Amino acid sequence: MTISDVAKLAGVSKAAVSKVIRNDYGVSEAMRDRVKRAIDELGYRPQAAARALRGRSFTIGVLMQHIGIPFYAEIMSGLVEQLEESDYQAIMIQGGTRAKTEERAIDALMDRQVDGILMIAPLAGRTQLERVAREIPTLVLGRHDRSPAYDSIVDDDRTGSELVMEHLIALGHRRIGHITFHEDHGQPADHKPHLRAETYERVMRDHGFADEIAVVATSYSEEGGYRGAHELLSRSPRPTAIFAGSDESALGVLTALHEAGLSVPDDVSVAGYDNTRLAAHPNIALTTVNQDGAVMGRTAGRLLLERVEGRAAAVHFSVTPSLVVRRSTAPPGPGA
Amino acid sequence: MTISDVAKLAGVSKAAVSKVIRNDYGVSEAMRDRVKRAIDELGYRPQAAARALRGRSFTIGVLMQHIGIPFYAEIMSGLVEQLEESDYQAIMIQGGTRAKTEERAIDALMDRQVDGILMIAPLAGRTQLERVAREIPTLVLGRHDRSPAYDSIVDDDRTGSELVMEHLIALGHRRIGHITFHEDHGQPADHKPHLRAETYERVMRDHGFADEIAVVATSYSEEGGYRGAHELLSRSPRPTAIFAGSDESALGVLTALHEAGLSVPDDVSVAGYDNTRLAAHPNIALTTVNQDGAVMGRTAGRLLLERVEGRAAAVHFSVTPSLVVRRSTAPPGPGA
DNA sequence: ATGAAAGCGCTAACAA
DNA sequence: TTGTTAGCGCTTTCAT
Repeated sequence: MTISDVAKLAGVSKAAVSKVIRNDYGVSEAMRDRVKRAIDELGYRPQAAARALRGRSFTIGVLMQHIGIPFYAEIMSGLVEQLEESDYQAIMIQGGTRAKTEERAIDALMDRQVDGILMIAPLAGRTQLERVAREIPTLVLGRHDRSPAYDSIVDDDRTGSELVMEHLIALGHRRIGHITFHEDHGQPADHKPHLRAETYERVMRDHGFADEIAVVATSYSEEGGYRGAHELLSRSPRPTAIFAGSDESALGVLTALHEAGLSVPDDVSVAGYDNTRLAAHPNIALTTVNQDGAVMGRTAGRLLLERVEGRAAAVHFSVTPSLVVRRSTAPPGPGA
Repeated sequence: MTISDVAKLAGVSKAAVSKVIRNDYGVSEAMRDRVKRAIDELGYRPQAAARALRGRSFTIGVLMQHIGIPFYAEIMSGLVEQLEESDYQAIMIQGGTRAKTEERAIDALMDRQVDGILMIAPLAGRTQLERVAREIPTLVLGRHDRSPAYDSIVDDDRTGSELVMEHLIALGHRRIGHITFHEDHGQPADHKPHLRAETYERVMRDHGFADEIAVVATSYSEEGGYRGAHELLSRSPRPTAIFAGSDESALGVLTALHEAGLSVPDDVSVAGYDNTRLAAHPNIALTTVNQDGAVMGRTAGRLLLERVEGRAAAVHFSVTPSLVVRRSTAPPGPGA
């Protein structure tokens, strides 16, 4: 089943069929109709490989360390939604957690002649990324180091953290603790999620609460939040609110509070970051920051298609997060 | 950068280079060396599209409804591990939750000439799957309906459920409740996770506890477990153990027990199914059934490569699960 | 507006 | 063992 079969059935040339498929100009209405009918009748679908050999593969490659991360699923749903209206298809590939395996995955995408690459939080250094970007339209998501060679999308952690802090302060909190992570925790240096901790401190200072600043550096995992909360609660007086740097760690905070016999939000308010699925669960009801992965994914799709269409200048996009207030935050209780 | 460049640099023919790349026979040591040196010097990599046009694309396509499901990530890591030693690469594509979008995703894989397809819990009916399998080596994972047209891998829910039940009974439990899901909960009819409920009932009968059978049908979600537990606890006398059909629902059970002021495992033992990441968390420590997605993934890779190499007869694989005992199960307490 | 023909990068059949 | 050559299915000039 090839383009020749369609041409034969429609009684036209292969070139004509090709034009119809690609919505190229220079085909009469009658021609278009006949060809389309033939295509439908045969159930013909062009082979991507043959098309790729002459130009486009109509494929967008997405690189991620692993599937299984809920936030990535959101990004993908946005991307797929955006690409749905085009002729492009997204394929995903796992890069793993080592530079070596990631490189292999990137090569695999290039071998397959993808028309664009979306790299979600890649490990590769800027030089490497630029090498890829020279060959293929590239968009890097979640890295705060820009390059004129590729587009980028970042979440605006500064704004997100401000939203949390202003919310807590407006509720009347002053003694607000924060849980961040150690430098050497497997995150590339330029991921800079430290922006959250930085912003926490700045907002505290701006409001004249410099003396109340209490930061614990563990990790963004549930267990890190658990340990961090333990340390914060051991201080006297204990904080009336805890801003955990991620939802995962906020879950650990909730566990620690529960074990300590403290209730949320009456004794301590808790806020997270990321708006993961569990945060929305009625039994958790965590106030958090929504990064809107779907918007990021849609934007990524749009920017990549623009690149494929010829845009050369780099675009850097910052997605503004929003605050999702749930039951885990409230004014400080009388006991605090 | 093509095969011609390599041939020119090495001073040999394209065919010779091609043979070296494919480890074909009929090349002298000297020839192989010269060609390999040229390949390295140029950093040449063959284009998958061109290869696909003449035969193989060296690509295995994986279809899944969504990424973001931890169990799928495990399957993928097994698959990737298996394919690592071969020249094949796995690419993933999302089929979504509607038959329409899934079909489009399958078509996309076929358009891209993948050499094999792994379908994880597809929505498509058997007829459709067989249509695909006629064109491309196909393996269906997680569906209990077999076909001579494609290979399949299923988890052995019967054995897994028996492991849970025998464990609870060995601990001394008699009043064991079970939470399953409603038929019409979005699962294809032939997914048959009802095997878990069926096995629960059978084991209860086999041990002479037919009178104690207590099944609630809600859903396999956290919220379903929560509601299910509420209903089971309202019975008198209440069960001393609850076997939830999934870890997700077991989490809901834990919440319900906690709210009811009952402790786990002193008042009630709880067991789940799937061994998700949260089940392993020290704060949860849920006894559950490990399906070993990695083994499934590795097996899938092996079977697909066999098919690609020419095997025609269908193979059906059942992966035996294992019990993971954690702190959520213990002998019934004195109060029970 | 339509079609003929060249060629994308590779593999495979055949010759040498 | 090595090289020549004819395509794979499509797109893209370039004639007509």
